[in-house]
Amino acid sequence: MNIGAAAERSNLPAKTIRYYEEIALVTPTRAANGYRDYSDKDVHRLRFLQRSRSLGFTIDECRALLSLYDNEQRASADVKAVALEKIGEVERKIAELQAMKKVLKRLAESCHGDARPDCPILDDLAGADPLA
Amino acid sequence: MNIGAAAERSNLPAKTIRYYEEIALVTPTRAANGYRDYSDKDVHRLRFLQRSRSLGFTIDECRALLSLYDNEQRASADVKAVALEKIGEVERKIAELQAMKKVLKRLAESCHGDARPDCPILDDLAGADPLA
DNA sequence: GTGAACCATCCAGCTACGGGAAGGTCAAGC
DNA sequence: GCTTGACCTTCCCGTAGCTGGATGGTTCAC
Repeated sequence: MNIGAAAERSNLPAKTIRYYEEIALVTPTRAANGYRDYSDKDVHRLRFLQRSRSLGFTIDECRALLSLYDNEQRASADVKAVALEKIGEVERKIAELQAMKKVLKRLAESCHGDARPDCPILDDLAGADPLA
Repeated sequence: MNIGAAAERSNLPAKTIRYYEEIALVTPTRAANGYRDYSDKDVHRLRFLQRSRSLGFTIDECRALLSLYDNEQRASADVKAVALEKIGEVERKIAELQAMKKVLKRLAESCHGDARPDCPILDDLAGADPLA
């Protein structure tokens, strides 16, 4: 099948699929006219990538996961370790964002938000001493 | 003061400070020897940038905030609007990460994680139909 | 046969810097 | 006066993961 159909079935833009080929993640055959020809297996890999990426795995991690997927001798513990590591990363990122949100909310609440120029938000941004 | 001292006082790497000059955020004068010479006001702007960036504002948003900071006719409502919009973004990002985390946890918990190859995590990644 | 919809390659750009090379400057110590 | 080391300068490349656009070939329906 052509790239357009593969895009539709994997829910990935054609541009992205070509990029994945460039970095050797999915390598379809070529038809006589030069068009990429995707097998069902290729589409499977594309879906795998779409799903993994949407769960926050980097391209390199997706590569590792695909390699585990291809390896019938894999230990499920190896896959689980990758997932657990990612959970940790996601949790750290959430914590970081929550800290930011907390400060932003405090600042926003302290600002009367009218036509006057005085603003505690700007005061904070300008005045915070990073070494304090 | 030289860039090293400015870096220390703003808690920003010298590389970043040069970059900020390149994109016209902070433009120090030059000493006779060609070295950048930062005034206290420059350092103030650098700190402002450091703080804003750490709260999640993009460079363009920082530029807008600095412009409000410079404008004595500003309305604090404009600053507050920027902050509220950012809070919304941060909240959306947190929600997205929490959704990812939820799925990852479910997958990790479903995987026995031993030496055997069968793995519900890979099954999910491979089998999820993005159009379903 | 012709126009739209598809496909191809290649090049450039995005964010927000960081690394590293090649070389100029300055202050301390001998 | 000379060296040494810590600074400073510019310049160019690389990162992640694509996306947009230019230019041109292919296919299919009408």
